[in-house]
Amino acid sequence: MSGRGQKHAGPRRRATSYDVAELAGVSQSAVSRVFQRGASASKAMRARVLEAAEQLGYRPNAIARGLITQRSNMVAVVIGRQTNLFYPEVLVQLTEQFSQRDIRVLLFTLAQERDIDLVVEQMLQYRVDGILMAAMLNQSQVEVFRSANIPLVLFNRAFEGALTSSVRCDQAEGERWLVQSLHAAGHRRFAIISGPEDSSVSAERTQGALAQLHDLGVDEVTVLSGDYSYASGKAALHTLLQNGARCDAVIAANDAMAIGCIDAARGEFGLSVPNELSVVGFDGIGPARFDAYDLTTVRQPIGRMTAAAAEMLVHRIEDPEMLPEHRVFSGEHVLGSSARIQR
Amino acid sequence: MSGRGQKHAGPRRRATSYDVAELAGVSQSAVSRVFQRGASASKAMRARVLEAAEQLGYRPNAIARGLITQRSNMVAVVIGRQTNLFYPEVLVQLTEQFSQRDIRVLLFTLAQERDIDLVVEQMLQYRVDGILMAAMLNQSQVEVFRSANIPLVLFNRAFEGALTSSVRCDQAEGERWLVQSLHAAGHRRFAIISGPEDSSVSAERTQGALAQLHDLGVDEVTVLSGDYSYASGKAALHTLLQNGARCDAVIAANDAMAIGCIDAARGEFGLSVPNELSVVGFDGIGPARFDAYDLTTVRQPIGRMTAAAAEMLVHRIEDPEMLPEHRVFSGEHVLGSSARIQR
DNA sequence: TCGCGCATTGCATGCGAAGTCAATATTGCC
DNA sequence: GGCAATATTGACTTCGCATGCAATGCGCGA
Repeated sequence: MSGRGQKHAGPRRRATSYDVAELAGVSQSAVSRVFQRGASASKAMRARVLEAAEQLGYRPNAIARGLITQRSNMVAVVIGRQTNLFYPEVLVQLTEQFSQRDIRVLLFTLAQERDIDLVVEQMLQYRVDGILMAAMLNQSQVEVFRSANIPLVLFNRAFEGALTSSVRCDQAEGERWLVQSLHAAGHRRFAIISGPEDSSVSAERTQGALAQLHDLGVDEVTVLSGDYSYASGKAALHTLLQNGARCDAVIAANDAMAIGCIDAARGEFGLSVPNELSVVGFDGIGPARFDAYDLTTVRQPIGRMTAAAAEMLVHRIEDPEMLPEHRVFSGEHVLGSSARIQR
Repeated sequence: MSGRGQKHAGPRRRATSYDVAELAGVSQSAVSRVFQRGASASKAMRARVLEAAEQLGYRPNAIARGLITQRSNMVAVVIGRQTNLFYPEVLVQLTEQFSQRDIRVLLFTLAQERDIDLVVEQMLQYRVDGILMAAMLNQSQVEVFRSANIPLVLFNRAFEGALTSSVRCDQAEGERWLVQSLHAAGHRRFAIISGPEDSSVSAERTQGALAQLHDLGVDEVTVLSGDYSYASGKAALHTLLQNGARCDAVIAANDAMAIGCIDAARGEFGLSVPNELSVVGFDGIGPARFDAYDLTTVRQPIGRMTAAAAEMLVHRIEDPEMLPEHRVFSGEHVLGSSARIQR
């Protein structure tokens, strides 16, 4: 008969602090205090309230709490849609980091680059306490957060203005090491396979590699571009060698493309890696360690990076006065057998 | 002087609907209505309000809205910490699915199996509108959600009671196809490498393979267990062949382990895959298509699965009366060259 | 021109918890 | 035992928005 039919048992309405207060014969304030950290409540009271709460299946309403405290205890984590096995792992680790600090993660992914404005809007509407951004952001968007006083930490991208905090891996340093090692081992004819045009990480890596090559006196370098995917790595190598270019070392902007290069070199051109061609990548993703590739690469220390990012964001949430800070981590040098480099 | 020092410019307090109302010379209700879907407001009013809102940088407070409407417009997505490249992709796609439906995702990961209770507590406190669970759940936890009237959709795990909706890939069917194909191609000595004990997916796959083998008259099968990781696949094959067991087909519970098997077979034992040993996996992850492996596997149709999951959850949120529903998808049969199977 | 119906708009209230302040209970101390 | 100091407790307000209801304005037919 009831209009709002209720098939299963169970209360229609969730218990509130008033319900608990009534059952326990105390005031709502008392219930509230029992469910807070530093509030004062006698043992007797606490016991009565907890029992009543248990009986009613009461849980504090985090939404209501957020309204009054002006703290949602949620942070937004934004990741771009990368054809990259790297970010998923970052995401999981970040979530664990925040979870340990009793903070919830509101996840946003960007299917399209232009979705960023919609996402910004949502983050503002949900009053997240802070934002961890692992995607492109432009100056005006940064400004929106600044004027809304929402702490922002950038992951693997720095901003000229240095107005915001960031955590990143030193892409250039890693590339310099790779180039230096290859050069020392006698490689002279280099090719670089960059990532997507709009990837700042790819730009830093490519720049780093070119700079080091230049320092070593190598200025004739073929640069091809891919999109971070395995397939694009294969395609790039195909293009490279098809043109009859001579090349003894390929520097891919990430591991996935490096792996694609190796497969193309072996499969399409019958080249022996690393004897006839050395291939290096960047990131240190799982498949880089597969025996078939055993990639020489630079592993981003994501454990430390995610921990640092979470810590910085939490600090800035707790102390809005804190000045922006930049933390740069060196990548771990992984010497695999995909490149002819003496140890 | 001010205690709450404010280094940067910008209003301390975010603009509220009252602020906008005042500036626009209308009532707060009017502002509220302008920012809703089906509310009535004249063009003139709408224009004035929107202009005032723009000027103040006003955004509706989703927290406050959630409090009054009893709808947070957030769903929880829970994933277990799998040594598995499969879930991250699922996560990203689910997020996009919900995002398209104007629903936010609150992400929870389980570092430890026992964290589930903490996570359940958080989901309840945040009043999520629904839950998408891609992790283990026991009967009592399901009961908590049911009694709180929170729609729940299980991802790749079904529940005996069938009290809740689920979306899954037909693991057994996929395994049956793999086994059938291998058998038809002449394989007779099978080994199975299962996943973690507590993985229901692994159990279904292993059961499915064993059942089909039994139907084909093959009852002597070696079963080893791994943990879904590449390393454990290698280790399992090592154990298998070290014991001098003869085997011509390995069925791994997922792709990562299958890849490990291939590397171990080739690297440690100098076997040719597939000529001397066939290896098959399950999932259809990216690396399965790397040329070095070209895995024969069953690809879970995650695009369709995530779309179905999001759709089902949204339906159940909008119509709590809806009965639980189960959607089972067949995996896509991927015939690679890691197994000696005629097309 | 009058009156009715519909589209707008404002007023007042409520969502659920936290925190202020004052009242009360408890404790310690001489 | 008496009093000040401290610890508990409750009444009431507040957070920002949505919504029921009443009031207003409008257009149009008779």
